Amino acid sequence: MAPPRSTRQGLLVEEAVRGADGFRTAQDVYASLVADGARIGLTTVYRHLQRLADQGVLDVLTAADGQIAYRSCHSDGHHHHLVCRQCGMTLEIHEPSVEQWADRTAELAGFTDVTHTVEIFGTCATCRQP
Amino acid sequence: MAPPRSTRQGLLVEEAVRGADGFRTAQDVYASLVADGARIGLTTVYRHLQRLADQGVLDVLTAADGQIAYRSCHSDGHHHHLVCRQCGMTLEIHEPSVEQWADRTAELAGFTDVTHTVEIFGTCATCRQP
DNA sequence: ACCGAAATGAAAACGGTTTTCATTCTCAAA
DNA sequence: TTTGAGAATGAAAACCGTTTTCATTTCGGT
Repeated sequence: MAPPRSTRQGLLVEEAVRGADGFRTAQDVYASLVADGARIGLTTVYRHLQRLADQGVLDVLTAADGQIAYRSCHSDGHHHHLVCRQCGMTLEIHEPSVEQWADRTAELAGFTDVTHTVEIFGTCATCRQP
Repeated sequence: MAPPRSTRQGLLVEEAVRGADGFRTAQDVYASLVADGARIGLTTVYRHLQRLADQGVLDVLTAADGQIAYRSCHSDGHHHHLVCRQCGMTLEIHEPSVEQWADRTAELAGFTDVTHTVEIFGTCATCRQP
Protein backbone atom coordinates (compact mmCIF):
# COMPACT_ATOMS: atom_id res chain seq x y z
CA MET A 1 0.00 0.00 0.00
CA ALA A 2 1.75 3.17 -1.23
CA PRO A 3 1.46 6.28 0.91
CA PRO A 4 -0.89 8.94 -0.37
CA ARG A 5 0.69 11.52 -2.61
CA SER A 6 1.63 14.85 -1.16
CA THR A 7 -0.65 17.45 -2.64
CA ARG A 8 -1.22 21.16 -2.20
CA GLN A 9 -4.76 20.51 -1.07
CA GLY A 10 -3.82 17.84 1.45
CA LEU A 11 -1.44 20.25 3.13
CA LEU A 12 -4.00 23.02 3.16
CA VAL A 13 -6.59 20.86 4.86
CA GLU A 14 -4.18 19.50 7.42
CA GLU A 15 -2.88 22.98 8.26
CA ALA A 16 -6.39 24.33 8.59
CA VAL A 17 -7.53 21.73 11.06
CA ARG A 18 -4.24 21.80 12.98
CA GLY A 19 -4.59 25.55 13.33
CA ALA A 20 -8.04 25.30 14.87
CA ASP A 21 -8.40 25.00 18.60
CA GLY A 22 -11.62 23.01 18.59
CA PHE A 23 -13.69 20.66 16.51
CA ARG A 24 -14.44 21.73 12.96
CA THR A 25 -16.82 20.26 10.40
CA ALA A 26 -15.86 19.73 6.76
CA GLN A 27 -18.07 22.69 5.92
CA ASP A 28 -16.21 24.84 8.46
CA VAL A 29 -12.83 23.88 7.07
CA TYR A 30 -13.94 24.41 3.48
CA ALA A 31 -15.44 27.82 4.21
CA SER A 32 -12.32 28.88 6.07
CA LEU A 33 -10.00 27.81 3.26
CA VAL A 34 -12.10 29.47 0.58
CA ALA A 35 -12.28 32.66 2.63
CA ASP A 36 -8.47 32.61 2.64
CA GLY A 37 -8.48 32.41 -1.14
CA ALA A 38 -7.55 28.76 -1.42
CA ARG A 39 -8.54 26.87 -4.57
CA ILE A 40 -9.98 23.67 -3.26
CA GLY A 41 -13.14 21.64 -3.67
CA LEU A 42 -15.48 20.65 -0.88
CA THR A 43 -15.17 17.00 -1.82
CA THR A 44 -11.42 17.15 -1.42
CA VAL A 45 -11.82 18.61 2.05
CA TYR A 46 -14.07 15.73 3.02
CA ARG A 47 -11.61 13.22 1.61
CA HIS A 48 -8.63 14.61 3.41
CA LEU A 49 -10.42 14.89 6.73
CA GLN A 50 -11.49 11.27 6.41
CA ARG A 51 -7.99 10.14 5.48
CA LEU A 52 -6.50 12.01 8.43
CA ALA A 53 -9.09 10.50 10.73
CA ASP A 54 -8.37 7.01 9.37
CA GLN A 55 -4.68 7.62 10.03
CA GLY A 56 -5.37 8.59 13.63
CA VAL A 57 -4.21 12.16 13.10
CA LEU A 58 -7.68 13.55 13.81
CA ASP A 59 -10.32 12.87 16.40
CA VAL A 60 -13.88 12.51 15.17
CA LEU A 61 -16.94 13.73 17.03
CA THR A 62 -20.50 13.31 15.81
CA ALA A 63 -22.48 16.18 17.22
CA ALA A 64 -26.06 15.94 18.46
CA ASP A 65 -27.33 17.35 15.17
CA GLY A 66 -25.64 14.60 13.23
CA GLN A 67 -22.80 16.61 11.78
CA ILE A 68 -19.37 15.09 11.89
CA ALA A 69 -16.54 17.23 13.24
CA TYR A 70 -12.79 16.74 13.32
CA ARG A 71 -10.03 17.94 15.55
CA SER A 72 -6.29 17.52 15.51
CA CYS A 73 -5.09 15.12 18.18
CA HIS A 74 -2.83 16.88 20.62
CA SER A 75 -2.01 13.78 22.58
CA ASP A 76 -1.44 10.18 21.70
CA GLY A 77 -3.71 7.41 22.71
CA HIS A 78 -7.23 7.27 23.97
CA HIS A 79 -8.71 10.44 25.45
CA HIS A 80 -11.91 12.42 25.83
CA HIS A 81 -12.96 15.98 25.24
CA LEU A 82 -14.23 18.95 27.16
CA VAL A 83 -15.84 21.17 24.53
CA CYS A 84 -17.15 24.73 24.80
CA ARG A 85 -20.58 24.90 23.25
CA GLN A 86 -20.13 28.50 22.16
CA CYS A 87 -16.68 28.80 20.65
CA GLY A 88 -15.81 25.16 20.21
CA MET A 89 -12.62 25.44 22.21
CA THR A 90 -11.63 21.96 23.27
CA LEU A 91 -9.50 20.45 25.98
CA GLU A 92 -8.32 16.86 25.97
CA ILE A 93 -8.85 14.92 29.15
CA HIS A 94 -7.59 11.59 30.39
CA GLU A 95 -8.88 9.59 33.29
CA PRO A 96 -7.74 5.98 33.57
CA SER A 97 -10.31 5.19 36.22
CA VAL A 98 -13.10 6.03 33.77
CA GLU A 99 -11.55 3.74 31.17
CA GLN A 100 -11.39 0.98 33.76
CA TRP A 101 -14.98 1.60 34.81
CA ALA A 102 -16.25 1.45 31.24
CA ASP A 103 -14.35 -1.76 30.49
CA ARG A 104 -15.40 -3.43 33.71
CA THR A 105 -19.04 -2.45 33.29
CA ALA A 106 -19.14 -3.92 29.82
CA GLU A 107 -17.31 -7.05 30.87
CA LEU A 108 -19.70 -7.67 33.75
CA ALA A 109 -22.58 -7.41 31.29
CA GLY A 110 -20.91 -9.99 29.04
CA PHE A 111 -19.83 -7.56 26.32
CA THR A 112 -16.69 -7.86 24.22
CA ASP A 113 -14.96 -5.61 21.70
CA VAL A 114 -15.73 -2.70 23.91
CA THR A 115 -15.29 0.92 22.95
CA HIS A 116 -16.68 4.02 24.59
CA THR A 117 -17.13 7.72 24.13
CA VAL A 118 -17.11 10.37 26.81
CA GLU A 119 -17.72 13.97 25.82
CA ILE A 120 -18.24 16.85 28.20
CA PHE A 121 -19.89 20.07 27.00
CA GLY A 122 -20.17 23.40 28.72
CA THR A 123 -19.53 27.10 28.45
CA CYS A 124 -15.89 28.08 28.86
CA ALA A 125 -14.64 30.93 31.01
CA THR A 126 -14.03 33.20 28.01
CA CYS A 127 -17.52 32.76 26.61
CA ARG A 128 -19.09 33.15 30.00
CA GLN A 129 -18.04 36.78 30.33
CA PRO A 130 -20.78 39.23 29.18
CA MET B 1 -49.93 25.36 26.50
CA ALA B 2 -52.53 22.67 25.83
CA PRO B 3 -51.42 19.06 25.90
CA PRO B 4 -51.09 17.39 22.53
CA ARG B 5 -54.18 15.65 21.28
CA SER B 6 -54.37 11.91 21.68
CA THR B 7 -54.17 10.35 18.25
CA ARG B 8 -54.08 6.87 16.84
CA GLN B 9 -50.65 7.58 15.34
CA GLY B 10 -49.19 8.98 18.53
CA LEU B 11 -50.09 5.81 20.37
CA LEU B 12 -48.67 3.62 17.63
CA VAL B 13 -45.33 5.37 17.68
CA GLU B 14 -45.08 5.32 21.45
CA GLU B 15 -45.96 1.63 21.62
CA ALA B 16 -43.46 0.80 18.91
CA VAL B 17 -40.53 2.45 20.63
CA ARG B 18 -41.55 1.18 24.07
CA GLY B 19 -41.64 -2.32 22.70
CA ALA B 20 -38.11 -2.15 21.40
CA ASP B 21 -35.22 -3.18 23.59
CA GLY B 22 -32.63 -0.87 22.08
CA PHE B 23 -32.22 2.36 20.19
CA ARG B 24 -34.29 2.79 17.06
CA THR B 25 -34.15 5.44 14.34
CA ALA B 26 -37.26 7.09 12.93
CA GLN B 27 -36.71 5.03 9.79
CA ASP B 28 -36.63 1.85 11.88
CA VAL B 29 -39.85 2.71 13.70
CA TYR B 30 -41.59 3.70 10.49
CA ALA B 31 -40.57 0.52 8.68
CA SER B 32 -41.67 -1.59 11.61
CA LEU B 33 -45.09 0.05 11.84
CA VAL B 34 -45.68 -0.17 8.10
CA ALA B 35 -44.64 -3.83 8.12
CA ASP B 36 -47.34 -4.36 10.76
CA GLY B 37 -49.90 -2.82 8.45
CA ALA B 38 -50.17 0.52 10.23
CA ARG B 39 -51.33 3.54 8.24
CA ILE B 40 -48.92 6.24 9.21
CA GLY B 41 -46.64 8.74 7.55
CA LEU B 42 -42.92 8.98 8.04
CA THR B 43 -43.22 12.63 8.99
CA THR B 44 -45.63 11.79 11.75
CA VAL B 45 -43.21 9.25 13.13
CA TYR B 46 -40.48 11.87 13.24
CA ARG B 47 -42.80 14.33 14.94
CA HIS B 48 -43.91 11.94 17.62
CA LEU B 49 -40.40 10.74 18.40
CA GLN B 50 -39.27 14.34 18.75
CA ARG B 51 -42.24 15.19 20.98
CA LEU B 52 -41.56 12.18 23.20
CA ALA B 53 -37.88 13.11 23.40
CA ASP B 54 -38.79 16.70 24.30
CA GLN B 55 -41.06 15.35 27.04
CA GLY B 56 -38.24 13.26 28.48
CA VAL B 57 -39.97 9.99 27.66
CA LEU B 58 -37.24 8.96 25.22
CA ASP B 59 -33.46 9.04 25.27
CA VAL B 60 -31.75 10.36 22.17
CA LEU B 61 -28.47 9.04 20.80
CA THR B 62 -26.73 10.40 17.75
CA ALA B 63 -24.79 7.54 16.23
CA ALA B 64 -21.37 7.85 14.63
CA ASP B 65 -22.95 7.93 11.19
CA GLY B 66 -25.04 10.93 12.11
CA GLN B 67 -28.37 9.22 12.43
CA ILE B 68 -30.50 10.03 15.42
CA ALA B 69 -31.91 7.15 17.42
CA TYR B 70 -34.45 7.00 20.24
CA ARG B 71 -35.07 4.65 23.10
CA SER B 72 -37.66 4.50 25.81
CA CYS B 73 -36.30 5.55 29.19
CA HIS B 74 -36.48 2.69 31.63
CA SER B 75 -35.21 4.67 34.57
CA ASP B 76 -35.64 8.20 35.71
CA GLY B 77 -32.91 10.73 35.77
CA HIS B 78 -29.53 10.90 34.22
CA HIS B 79 -27.96 7.70 32.95
CA HIS B 80 -25.73 6.23 30.27
CA HIS B 81 -25.95 3.34 27.86
CA LEU B 82 -24.17 0.13 27.11
CA VAL B 83 -25.21 -0.69 23.55
CA CYS B 84 -24.66 -3.84 21.49
CA ARG B 85 -23.33 -2.88 18.08
CA GLN B 86 -24.95 -5.83 16.40
CA CYS B 87 -28.49 -6.10 17.71
CA GLY B 88 -28.82 -2.73 19.40
CA MET B 89 -29.77 -4.25 22.75
CA THR B 90 -29.17 -1.60 25.36
CA LEU B 91 -28.56 -1.55 29.08
CA GLU B 92 -28.85 1.55 31.20
CA ILE B 93 -25.96 2.24 33.53
CA HIS B 94 -25.48 4.62 36.40
CA GLU B 95 -22.23 5.55 38.05
CA PRO B 96 -22.28 8.57 40.37
CA SER B 97 -18.51 8.72 40.54
CA VAL B 98 -18.36 9.30 36.78
CA GLU B 99 -20.91 12.10 37.07
CA GLN B 100 -18.78 13.66 39.81
CA TRP B 101 -15.61 13.27 37.77
CA ALA B 102 -17.16 14.95 34.73
CA ASP B 103 -18.52 17.85 36.76
CA ARG B 104 -15.29 18.36 38.67
CA THR B 105 -13.18 18.19 35.52
CA ALA B 106 -15.27 20.84 33.83
CA GLU B 107 -15.34 23.03 36.92
CA LEU B 108 -11.56 22.90 37.26
CA ALA B 109 -11.28 24.04 33.66
CA GLY B 110 -13.59 26.97 34.35
CA PHE B 111 -16.60 25.58 32.52
CA THR B 112 -20.23 26.14 33.50
CA ASP B 113 -23.56 24.75 32.28
CA VAL B 114 -21.92 21.39 32.04
CA THR B 115 -23.48 18.35 30.42
CA HIS B 116 -21.85 15.14 29.33
CA THR B 117 -22.44 11.99 27.36
CA VAL B 118 -21.03 8.55 28.06
CA GLU B 119 -21.84 5.73 25.68
CA ILE B 120 -20.29 2.30 25.76
CA PHE B 121 -20.46 0.05 22.68
CA GLY B 122 -19.60 -3.59 22.33
CA THR B 123 -20.81 -6.99 21.22
CA CYS B 124 -23.27 -8.59 23.62
CA ALA B 125 -23.10 -12.21 24.76
CA THR B 126 -25.94 -13.26 22.47
CA CYS B 127 -24.40 -11.78 19.36
CA ARG B 128 -21.00 -13.16 20.19
CA GLN B 129 -22.10 -16.76 19.80
CA PRO B 130 -21.40 -18.13 16.29
C1' DA C 1 -73.96 17.82 14.76
C1' DC C 2 -70.82 21.58 13.96
C1' DC C 3 -66.50 23.80 13.83
C1' DG C 4 -61.88 25.64 15.00
C1' DA C 5 -57.61 24.30 14.98
C1' DA C 6 -54.41 20.65 15.89
C1' DA C 7 -52.57 16.77 13.50
C1' DT C 8 -51.68 14.25 9.48
C1' DG C 9 -49.18 12.79 5.31
C1' DA C 10 -47.33 13.04 0.71
C1' DA C 11 -44.53 15.75 -1.95
C1' DA C 12 -41.07 18.96 -2.04
C1' DA C 13 -37.24 20.95 -0.04
C1' DC C 14 -33.21 21.00 2.76
C1' DG C 15 -28.42 20.19 3.59
C1' DG C 16 -24.52 17.39 4.98
C1' DT C 17 -22.19 13.91 2.68
C1' DT C 18 -20.79 10.69 -1.05
C1' DT C 19 -20.42 9.16 -5.87
C1' DT C 20 -19.33 9.93 -10.58
C1' DC C 21 -16.37 10.93 -14.24
C1' DA C 22 -13.65 14.16 -17.00
C1' DT C 23 -9.57 16.57 -16.01
C1' DT C 24 -5.39 17.72 -13.55
C1' DC C 25 -1.41 16.59 -11.05
C1' DT C 26 2.31 13.84 -8.81
C1' DC C 27 6.20 11.23 -8.99
C1' DA C 28 8.91 7.42 -10.63
C1' DA C 29 11.16 5.67 -14.59
C1' DA C 30 13.66 6.41 -18.63
C1' DT D 1 14.29 16.78 -18.69
C1' DT D 2 10.43 14.27 -20.53
C1' DT D 3 6.92 10.97 -20.32
C1' DG D 4 3.13 8.58 -18.71
C1' DA D 5 0.52 5.68 -15.33
C1' DG D 6 -2.51 6.29 -12.20
C1' DA D 7 -3.57 8.91 -7.99
C1' DA D 8 -5.97 13.03 -6.85
C1' DT D 9 -9.02 16.66 -7.87
C1' DG D 10 -13.47 19.12 -8.26
C1' DA D 11 -17.99 20.25 -10.00
C1' DA D 12 -22.18 18.27 -10.75
C1' DA D 13 -25.18 14.80 -9.61
C1' DA D 14 -26.82 11.65 -6.45
C1' DC D 15 -27.77 9.97 -1.94
C1' DC D 16 -30.50 9.85 2.12
C1' DG D 17 -32.00 11.14 6.70
C1' DT D 18 -34.65 14.82 8.09
C1' DT D 19 -37.67 18.94 7.85
C1' DT D 20 -40.98 22.07 5.61
C1' DT D 21 -45.10 22.95 3.11
C1' DC D 22 -49.85 22.90 2.44
C1' DA D 23 -54.16 20.49 1.39
C1' DT D 24 -56.79 17.31 3.97
C1' DT D 25 -58.25 14.77 8.01
C1' DT D 26 -59.24 14.31 12.72
C1' DC D 27 -59.89 15.50 17.58
C1' DG D 28 -62.38 17.43 21.15
C1' DG D 29 -65.16 21.20 22.95
C1' DT D 30 -69.63 23.28 22.52
